[in-house]
Amino acid sequence: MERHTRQRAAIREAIVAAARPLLPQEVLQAAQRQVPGLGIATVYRNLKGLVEEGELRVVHLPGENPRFEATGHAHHHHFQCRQCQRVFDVHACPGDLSRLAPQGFTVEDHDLTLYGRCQDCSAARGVRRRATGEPGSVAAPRREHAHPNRR
Amino acid sequence: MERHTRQRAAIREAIVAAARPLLPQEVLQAAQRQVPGLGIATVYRNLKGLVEEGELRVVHLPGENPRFEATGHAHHHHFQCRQCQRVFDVHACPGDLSRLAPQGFTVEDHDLTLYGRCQDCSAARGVRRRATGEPGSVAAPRREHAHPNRR
DNA sequence: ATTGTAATGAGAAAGCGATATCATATAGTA
DNA sequence: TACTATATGATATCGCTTTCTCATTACAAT
Repeated sequence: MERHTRQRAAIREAIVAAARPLLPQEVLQAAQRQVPGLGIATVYRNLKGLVEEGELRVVHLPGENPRFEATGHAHHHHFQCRQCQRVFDVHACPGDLSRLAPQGFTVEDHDLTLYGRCQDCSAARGVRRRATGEPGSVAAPRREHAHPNRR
Repeated sequence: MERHTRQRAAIREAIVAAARPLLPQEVLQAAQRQVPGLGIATVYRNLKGLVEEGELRVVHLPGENPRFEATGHAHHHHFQCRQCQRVFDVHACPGDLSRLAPQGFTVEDHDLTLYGRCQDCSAARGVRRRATGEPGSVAAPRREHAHPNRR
């Protein structure tokens, strides 16, 4: 990871522009608007590199594959829309939760995920996909079967 | 799932006795204390069946494979020990979190995971495994590589 | 413009959890 | 106790995400 390539720039910019955590597939589709021939292997390679360099961070949500978001944002949480499956940032936090843990347990951190309808899906009735070319408009494939990756 | 078998009973009882969400592998090891020859396929078959019958519920934690816990407990959250990787119940909840979501978003539910040291690991220094035969004493294998399923 | 080399793209392969297969064992009933 | 269908156990296989392989491309320094 030493050279500046169009692919690498497109991948980084796609995530920064989205301002929300993206799946590798979402990154691919978004970055392909800049570099049509972009391959999935390159996406994975660069995601890995950008995480190691500290530019990106991995976001794990329950039952979901890893997503990637730009670093530099303060402590925050996430919201997943149950209709379009997209994940959004929640720039708020319930605060200190150490009191919730049982006696003798030491709380160091916490993850919070909210579920419901995003703004777009609250407005529209039924299944809907945004007509814009916005990267986030692609709904993540839903895991119908118990199959992993589930993981 | 119509017959009562030793295997099925051992699987169900292992989870009920643990009183915390178990991975299929943890279920296998715990239930094998009752039925030594128990196979992993039988564990998966019965976990699936018990979930469908409503006896068990699937618990997803960020970046983790599905765990299984007995139903019948009220709304609660989970604590994962960063040392032994075990997951415990947290019978508390920060309450209504809908105010945290952005404008226009509808919050229907939430997941909260606390991270830190469990009671056992807070007391002991360094990596430690409990000497008892208690099923939970087996630390879940940590995902060293970025490989999937993960889950 | 030339050149050395890191990065890319396409497809194969890995890794791993979960499921399918099938011969055997056994619960439940007659 | 005998019978029959369901459940089990061992193992092969699947499904999916991620990584590897390698010929080709294209940065970037000269």
